[in-house]
Amino acid sequence: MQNERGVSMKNARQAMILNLVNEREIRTQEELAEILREQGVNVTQATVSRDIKELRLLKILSPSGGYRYATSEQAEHGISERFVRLFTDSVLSIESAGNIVVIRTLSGAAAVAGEAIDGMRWEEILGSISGDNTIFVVVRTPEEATLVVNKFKEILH
Amino acid sequence: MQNERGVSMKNARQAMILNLVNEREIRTQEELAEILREQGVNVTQATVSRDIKELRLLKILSPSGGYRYATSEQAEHGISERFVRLFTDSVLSIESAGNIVVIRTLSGAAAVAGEAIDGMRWEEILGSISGDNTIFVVVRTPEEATLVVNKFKEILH
DNA sequence: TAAGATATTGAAAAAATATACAGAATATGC
DNA sequence: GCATATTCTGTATATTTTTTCAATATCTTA
Repeated sequence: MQNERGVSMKNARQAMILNLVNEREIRTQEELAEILREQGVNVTQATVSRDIKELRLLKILSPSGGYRYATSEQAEHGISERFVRLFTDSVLSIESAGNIVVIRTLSGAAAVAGEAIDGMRWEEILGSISGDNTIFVVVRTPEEATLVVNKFKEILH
Repeated sequence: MQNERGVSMKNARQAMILNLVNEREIRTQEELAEILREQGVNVTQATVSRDIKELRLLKILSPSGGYRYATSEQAEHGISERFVRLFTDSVLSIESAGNIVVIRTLSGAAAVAGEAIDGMRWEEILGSISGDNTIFVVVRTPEEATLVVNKFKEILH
């Protein structure tokens, strides 16, 4: 099925979907399908599911607490936020001693925060170990330790 | 429910989940719940759903074509890949003339590629318009146009 | 153009995920 | 400690998403 200019329905529809996801808060595939139908694109939820897969759209947690669809670019914005939230929520202090950065967290929160640190894959960080409320982050030199402390503190503002 | 060290079940479990999602290809919440149960953490899919929400894990398309869960850090890796794939798949040529970059694509692919370009939010780019198989990208100066052409070409290798 | 191959789609079903509710566990204030 | 408030969780269910299957539609190539 094509229109007179040789633009396939599928491509046009997927472009519309990208637009919609950018402009509005799309919560479900059915909602998206309905909007498309309102705009004259007759489509079912099943097709929308396939489009979302092809476009690699993501279902992310919106600030309002519910799920919504987003492009990976939109999601990227939120990525750093996760760290910030995690850190501001759980980290109590950050200091360095020698080539070790010591991070103290709320009881029980170290493991999750440590995972997040590992996930960041900062070049300076050789590795980290998390206990219950303490994380040791090993870097190469005391200078790097100071640097990393500052980087962490910047995240916390 | 707490263990003797005051580490809540929830935190420990969520740390395990982050680990698992990093280490293995977790395709469904039920699969994740089963692995946790194997490891002695008695948990249902419902709780895993809540954990995934709190941890802001994402369900992404894995290279193998199926869905899997991932941390946003893992997903980030894939983000640039989306552009590369999109571009290499659809872009035929990139040239500049004056302060306009002209990108030619396969028929019907311009709209989606144009969306992606808009999504990148490069500083140099004032705006873009997509037709069926052509995208005009407007930048400030001819010099910037050359620069942007090169940036695009780098993406394509 | 016609035959065969490929791609796209909807309907229905299956699978997966999110949540309402109620009870249990934990924390808090006295 | 006791009473109350809050958090956490499982069960059951509602909702949402994915996929199977069959029917078109589109593309390719002779």
